[in-house]
Amino acid sequence: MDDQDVYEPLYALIRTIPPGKVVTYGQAADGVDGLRLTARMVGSAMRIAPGDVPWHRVVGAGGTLPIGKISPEMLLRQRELLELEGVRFIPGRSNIIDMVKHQWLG
DNA sequence: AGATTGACTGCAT
DNA sequence: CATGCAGCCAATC
Repeated sequence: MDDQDVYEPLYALIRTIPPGKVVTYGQAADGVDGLRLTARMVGSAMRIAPGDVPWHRVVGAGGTLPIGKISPEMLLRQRELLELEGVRFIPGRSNIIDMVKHQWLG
């Protein structure tokens, strides 16, 4: 057995998110089975997430990006990656995603 | 081993 | 819309 991170089930869930879709931290935490994760745990897990995890598809509640909580370079990268996948942002709210269209129902 | 922190969320003020 | 507080639990000091 590998000494997998306790977040392995979480990473597995994130990897199942299709392109153009996003989930909120709380949704991801609640969607993981076998762990008692909270939204904060998800965020912390993303920071240490392996390179094969599309962490950019995880956003804050309501489609907000975690501005000010992470390095600005990562924020720009996340927004860029999402745009490349066809995610639409709300005009005038350049950091808010149109969750009505892009929130992954799991 | 105890205290602090943290990619969060929701409600109250 | 800004600010504050409680809840959550692993990681870090």
